[in-house]
Amino acid sequence: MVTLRQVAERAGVSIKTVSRIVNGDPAVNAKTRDSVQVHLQSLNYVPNQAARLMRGGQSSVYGLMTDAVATTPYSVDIVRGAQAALKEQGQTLLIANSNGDPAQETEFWRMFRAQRVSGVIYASVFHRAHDMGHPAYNDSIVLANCYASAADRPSLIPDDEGGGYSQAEYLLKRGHRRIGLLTLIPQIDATRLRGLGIRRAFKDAGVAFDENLDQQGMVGLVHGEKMVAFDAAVKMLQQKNRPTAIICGNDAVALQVYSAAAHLDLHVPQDLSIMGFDDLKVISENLRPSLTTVALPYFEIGRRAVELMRESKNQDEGWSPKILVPCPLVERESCRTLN
Amino acid sequence: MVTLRQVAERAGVSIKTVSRIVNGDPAVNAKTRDSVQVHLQSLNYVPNQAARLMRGGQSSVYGLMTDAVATTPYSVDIVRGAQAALKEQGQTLLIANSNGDPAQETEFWRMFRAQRVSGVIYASVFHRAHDMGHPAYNDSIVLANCYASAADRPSLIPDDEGGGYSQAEYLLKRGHRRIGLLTLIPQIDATRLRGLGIRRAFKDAGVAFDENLDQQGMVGLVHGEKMVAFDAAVKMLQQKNRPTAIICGNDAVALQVYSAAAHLDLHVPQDLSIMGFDDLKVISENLRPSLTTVALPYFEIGRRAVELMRESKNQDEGWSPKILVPCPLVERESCRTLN
DNA sequence: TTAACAAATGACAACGTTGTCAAAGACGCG
DNA sequence: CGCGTCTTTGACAACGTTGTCATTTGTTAA
Repeated sequence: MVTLRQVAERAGVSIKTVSRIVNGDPAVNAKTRDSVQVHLQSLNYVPNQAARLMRGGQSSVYGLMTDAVATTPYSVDIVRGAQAALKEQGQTLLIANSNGDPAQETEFWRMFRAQRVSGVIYASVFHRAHDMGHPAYNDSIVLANCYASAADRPSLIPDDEGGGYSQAEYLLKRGHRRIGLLTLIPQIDATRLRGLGIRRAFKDAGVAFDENLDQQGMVGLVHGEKMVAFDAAVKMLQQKNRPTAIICGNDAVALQVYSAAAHLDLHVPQDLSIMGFDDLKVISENLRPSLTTVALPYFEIGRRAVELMRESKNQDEGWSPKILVPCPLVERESCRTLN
Repeated sequence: MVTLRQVAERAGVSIKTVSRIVNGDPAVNAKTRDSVQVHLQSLNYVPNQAARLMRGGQSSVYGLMTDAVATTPYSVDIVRGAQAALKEQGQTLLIANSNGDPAQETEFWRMFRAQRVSGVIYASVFHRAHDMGHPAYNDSIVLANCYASAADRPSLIPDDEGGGYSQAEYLLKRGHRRIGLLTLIPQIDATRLRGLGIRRAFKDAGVAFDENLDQQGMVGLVHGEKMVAFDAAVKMLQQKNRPTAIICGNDAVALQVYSAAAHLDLHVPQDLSIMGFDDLKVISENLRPSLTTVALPYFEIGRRAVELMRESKNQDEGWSPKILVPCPLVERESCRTLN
């Protein structure tokens, strides 16, 4: 590896002068600068970040810890968003995956500390409260897609209540009155909040919501979910007074509802309108008819998490907002307007 | 941050003794060790990796550069596999995303060098030749899901030819004779190799392959693909002598074939068997009937990439194998046996 | 011409760690 | 007791960088 010393020797100047040039210090003669630049190029000098960091600087590396996000198709966009924001300043992400194992997490907090990363984003696969205890890491931590139970960390979460409202509002405006729900498991916040939003939309529209049509598309406990949307949908659609539309807890649930419709020879959207959640493009864009759904703003959450992290470094303690990021409805072809 | 010096002062020993204890050097008295351990714990000492690295050691950080892998639902498993292999030794991944932009890549090679990462995995979203030129990085580089045109780097690629063979063989064994193909774009290796494998299976079974049934499920150029599988499938299934099974270029194509079948009131698998490729679980496991498909061994590729990287560090130059990783068939419910 | 000042450059220490080597103490043997 | 050997410990340098401060060189005003 080429060092400042080697460049300095070749150029016949002191180490410090080369250092100045590398760092764009204006206090250096133009002639000197040019002549040294040549050697920097020819030796292909790249500053040693480890040395810089040890000298006391800020690391250009940030951490991303997650229970599964980085490695799950669903929410990679958080990573993408964070990377996009970091790239502008030549910074990068060290990614760690705990799979939700607390022992692993402790390990990774140590690792982040050992690497002296400048800040950490803790991202969850799904929107929930997360108590991270007192991680062995004292720099800024931002929560993405989850929030601190103790409200002592800034966090970014999707506006699930608003998303639920959008789903129901969209269908109600198009004349649907009997609308079925196939929800995620009830233990998670997303389910509760969207349910609230949906009911608020019904209320605003002056339509009564039939609670019998509120069914689970998934069952089981957190991290041990089982998909049952197909069976639930078939059952719901075999009722004499079947719903004209079904709101799904996510796009995978919607996929099963498409399958259920096909099974019963019902056509989408003529016989049944389907609304998803997540906007997982590999599903929503490839289904035919393509899926109208509400997007989880993961990219935006990742991007803003980085901003928040940078800000909270300069901030005094005790200020930890919980920021709602809106979930835009993406209109495609799976919902029809009733006559 | 707690340093060796601080621990040493508290414990009343020299820095070096503490260093020895931290690194498990046996040449230290048991009593001393115990008394110092207490202070290490209470001060929560974590060694500064930057300092260690500067002292000349090996970095515990590896790099993963990709055109899009890390941030695309399709191949995150490469990341998961790599992380699993690294975790055992307390190592981690720095992840960079070039989006295929060469300028970005140059930038990232510099960054990896600046961070002194111990090795880099270059992963591609799809199986292809990749000419990386002469990156400004001299440590070991392993290619995942792509291979060096110049064959001067070790690489790991899926056995697409074998995967194609499995697809066709499975259906032929179950009595299918007219089998349609909806392929990926012809420009990529995967398409060509799987085509070869499929035809080899037909030949081995002594069945003639109808070339008219070889259609594209996607069109367009690399990085600008457009999905046309739905239309192609509808057309193919409206023929009087329609195929009894369709082999798809990936699971998203298969998803569109399900949609096409539903559109034509054909039932899967009674009226039509469908075979996917990739085993993208969010699709393959959630479809009803669930999708029989051939898995891309991305996790395994990621895992072995790390091993290969470690090995190639100790290896002499000029040794750069191209390793084929098998693609196992995952049997589910979408293919029936003909009477 | 000289003093005062600004610009350009360099010497040196420090960051936290570990390898090298030497010193100090403990122990056994003749 | 004196010697060699082994165990345990510590002093010191070095890794590559940058902040601090001093030195050298150049420039301006009196």
